[in-house]
Amino acid sequence: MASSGIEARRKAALEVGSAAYLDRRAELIKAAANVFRERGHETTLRDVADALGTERASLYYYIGSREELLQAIVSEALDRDLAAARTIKRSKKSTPEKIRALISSMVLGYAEYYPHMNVYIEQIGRIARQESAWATEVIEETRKYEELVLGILRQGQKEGSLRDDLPVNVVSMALFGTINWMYRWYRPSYPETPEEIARTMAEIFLGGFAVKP
Amino acid sequence: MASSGIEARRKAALEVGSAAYLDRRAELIKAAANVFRERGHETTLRDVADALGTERASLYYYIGSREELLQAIVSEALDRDLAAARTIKRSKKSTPEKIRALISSMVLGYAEYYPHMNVYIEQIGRIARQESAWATEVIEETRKYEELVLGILRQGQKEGSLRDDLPVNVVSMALFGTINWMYRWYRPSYPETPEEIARTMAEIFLGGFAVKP
DNA sequence: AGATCTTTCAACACAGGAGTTGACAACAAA
DNA sequence: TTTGTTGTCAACTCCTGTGTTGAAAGATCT
Repeated sequence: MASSGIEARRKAALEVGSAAYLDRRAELIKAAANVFRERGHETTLRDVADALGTERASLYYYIGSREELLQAIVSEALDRDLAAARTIKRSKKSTPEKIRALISSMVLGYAEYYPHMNVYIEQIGRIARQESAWATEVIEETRKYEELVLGILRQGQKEGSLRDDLPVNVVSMALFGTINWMYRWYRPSYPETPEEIARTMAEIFLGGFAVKP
Repeated sequence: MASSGIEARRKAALEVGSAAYLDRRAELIKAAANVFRERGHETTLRDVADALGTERASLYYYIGSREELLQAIVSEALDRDLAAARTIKRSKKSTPEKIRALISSMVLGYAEYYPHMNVYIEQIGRIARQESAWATEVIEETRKYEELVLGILRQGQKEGSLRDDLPVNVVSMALFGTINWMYRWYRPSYPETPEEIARTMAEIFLGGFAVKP
């Protein structure tokens, strides 16, 4: 076999899937997530290589393209998020409790999956403009997620545990905004713990910030 | 004078400031704002020129660089936003009423300054990574804005009109998130009016979404 | 009409980033 | 020791986007 043809060699290595190879690959993705989080979409593969202390060309032994790298990061974040939400939907809690659990799950997931989640939120707008099969699927999944939350809110209105004098589509956007905006300010070093952040958001969303008369 | 040296000629035209020139320049910025809103940071000057039905090189008669164009868009949005907030702070309303007014002002400003605001929010993260004098100032202004809101919230806690069992820094981020997230979903064609959106957000933030016992 | 200013544009130079090639060192296996 | 495999890298090619040049049409004034 030729010594080069890096693409073929990458695919072969991925096929075989030795632990060492996969570990290194995962390490690369994680490092890349951090760099992307820091530098945003202007990040170059040179930045990523530098962060890993390696050469730009070496990256191609593990990933096919810059875009593929971004996809790996985003997919990890999305999968995790969706799985958590589905579990909650199926649970037997009351609607307000479901919302509380949902907020908790999203905020904690955010903190745990910190750089990935950040990149996901920051990239999703750009992804929506693409038309690759992958992009279409990510958008579809995101839409499903929103639909799921909307379903919970409607259910609450129907059964009378949530106010029905407010348009549910706007309310759901307000909820997503509260949480997703974290990508702008949350850092692992933030003074409040993720638990405290989740509690605060749930309290406001469900009970409001004004003192009750 | 040489027929070229477009930079000098641009500066001269800007200096003289004929209405026709400034109008055309403003038109360019507005069109650019729309394109940037649509295509995000990947927008090329070619896209902008196409939207205007002109040639890429012609743009340089009105703006010095792509970055300068972006700055013009962002500055317009920021100036307007800050002015509105200051007026409210000085007003004589009660704290909860101030918050209601603030939310209203932000949401309505958002709708009115639609593409500019969108670009501002989308670019601010990138701007924060730059170190030009201009970038530093924008970040500083943004910080002041946040400080202003924080001040209102603290005042409310002190006087007892707002709950003081929640960390005010997280609360303020939740509030900003609710509103700023609009850049992801608000379009002029959105079914609910800006007034209705503002009312909904204020109701939730102040009173909560759960039905009172 | 002739001179002059305003606005546009085709063509170019330049820079930087993505992805590829072909080899090479290190280590393992035979 | 020879052979093969794994991971790395210097040196390309190719492409795309920015900003500049020099000139040429249109508009305006005299």
